[in-house]
Amino acid sequence: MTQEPRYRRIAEELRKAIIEHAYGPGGRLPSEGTLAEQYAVSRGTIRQALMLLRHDGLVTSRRGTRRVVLDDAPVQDFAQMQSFARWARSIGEVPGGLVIRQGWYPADAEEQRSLRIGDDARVLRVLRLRRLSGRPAMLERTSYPEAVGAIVEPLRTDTVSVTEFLERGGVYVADAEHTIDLVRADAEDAEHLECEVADPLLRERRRTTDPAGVPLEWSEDRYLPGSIAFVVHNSLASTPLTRQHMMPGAGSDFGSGSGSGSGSGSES
Amino acid sequence: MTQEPRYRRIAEELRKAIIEHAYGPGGRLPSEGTLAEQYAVSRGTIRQALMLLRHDGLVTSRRGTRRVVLDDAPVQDFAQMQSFARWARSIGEVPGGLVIRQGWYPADAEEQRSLRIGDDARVLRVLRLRRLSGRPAMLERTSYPEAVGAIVEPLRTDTVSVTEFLERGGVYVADAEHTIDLVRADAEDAEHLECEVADPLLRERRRTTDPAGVPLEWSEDRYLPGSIAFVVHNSLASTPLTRQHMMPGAGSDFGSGSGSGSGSGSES
DNA sequence: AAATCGAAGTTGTATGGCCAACACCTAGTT
DNA sequence: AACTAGGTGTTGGCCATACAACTTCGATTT
Repeated sequence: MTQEPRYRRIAEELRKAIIEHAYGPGGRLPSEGTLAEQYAVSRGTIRQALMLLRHDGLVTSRRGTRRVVLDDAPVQDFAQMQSFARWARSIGEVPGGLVIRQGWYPADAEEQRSLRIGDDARVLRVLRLRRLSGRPAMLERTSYPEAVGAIVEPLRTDTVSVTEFLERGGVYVADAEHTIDLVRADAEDAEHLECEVADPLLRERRRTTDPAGVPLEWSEDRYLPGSIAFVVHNSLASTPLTRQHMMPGAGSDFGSGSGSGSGSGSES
Repeated sequence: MTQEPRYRRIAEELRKAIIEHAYGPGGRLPSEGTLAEQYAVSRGTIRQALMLLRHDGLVTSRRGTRRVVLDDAPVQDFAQMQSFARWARSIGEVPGGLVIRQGWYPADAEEQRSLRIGDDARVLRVLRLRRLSGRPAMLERTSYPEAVGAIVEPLRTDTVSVTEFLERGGVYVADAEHTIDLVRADAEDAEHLECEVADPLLRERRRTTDPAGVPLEWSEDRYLPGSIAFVVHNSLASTPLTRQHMMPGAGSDFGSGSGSGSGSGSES
């Protein structure tokens, strides 16, 4: 049983209190000293907890005055961004997942780079359709390196949450990098998402790594627009969001129509 | 002259060293103790500096082993995400900005909510076309509350960087929340971005606030696809990225074609 | 009435210390 | 050769303290 550290448990208690409007919105949190007494910990531990809330944009933090609760507080944790199934459940929808195609292939150039593996390595490519309460929502093309693929491969094709299974298998995700842009549906997208070829889709390319920085997963997800948006909070305290400039044609399938890119599952 | 705290200056030095590949990629940083000696500060100060780099995804951080430098290190700071002009210059493009229309209007419902102002308040709406080295790249519809608008209003219509001007005026941005999704170009978008009506565009809605949590700016930016992407890093240490579910029609202009939404500048 | 000053309260920066948890390597054992 | 145990190095968690920088508000002065 791994014990959660104190500052994280305190942060969760405070987060819950904020969400239940115990202080605000616009209200002020108790001072660090007061909270330290209440929880019987040192001020440093309280500060660690409050730092978490600050990074998520739940409270302000400035010298001289007590912290102010912000409204529109995003109410998700790392796990919910990591797992489609968990996210779906948190918004009251029923997540569905179905593997359309799956198999081992030699890693292509992009997979070698993204997963940081050699040119003789092979990857498990999985094409999955994700549903929200029955309706197609997202098509997911994921590549796993050898070690992770071995865990994922035997899963039933209708396994809803791969992430939760991997956790039980001892695979822990520590970091993720997401690149969000826009592409047009290729024939495969159109077929499974039940839209027209060349319809615009919201694309999220994602690489997740373990605590040591070793890549665990490389995925390209294509969302039907109109029902999903991505929300990012950044601040002086941490700047996780950046713009990226792309040379025309490089890395983007936009405008090419047929989708030459990066995909898994194009093979028979 | 406000002095930057020590841990920030150390973080910048380390960041620069990492970017110049002094350690890696894949290399290991010196231990906290070693760095503390080198910089003649305590271990706690070094830890604060390293925390910044960790949040930005430049290094790993796990118990028992020294920090590992990650590749694909994003190389931007808060200011560059905040300012189109600064970002453009950082990628070697020449930023252009032109105010197409500007004026004071009574705040509509969305502006009142986003800027947290009363229903009798007025806002300065600015419609701006942003260019990258001459080519249209983004159309920006921004609303400023009274106090900020008064500073922005007298600016020349071809002022390239509003953000940099606001800083000199004593307006400091501390937090920003971005919502990214997909919309179709309306007539106005098409005219200025030189695309067709109903062409898909990448939309970023953004609200920025000052250190006290007071909204400074509410903006809806529409990017021509194909040349830009948004990159987000999140981790167990901080989770700034979340998915958002939208009820069909609510908040999204997608599919409606004409663009009923939220915009400034629809008036003559 | 308005401006100035100062005290109290609060968060930010920095120091120093202690132990636990974990990774990594080595020497010894099996 | 493979496994085991232990020692060393390193980061995570937590504590206690001190002062600096800043906000806020009330009292005093102008």
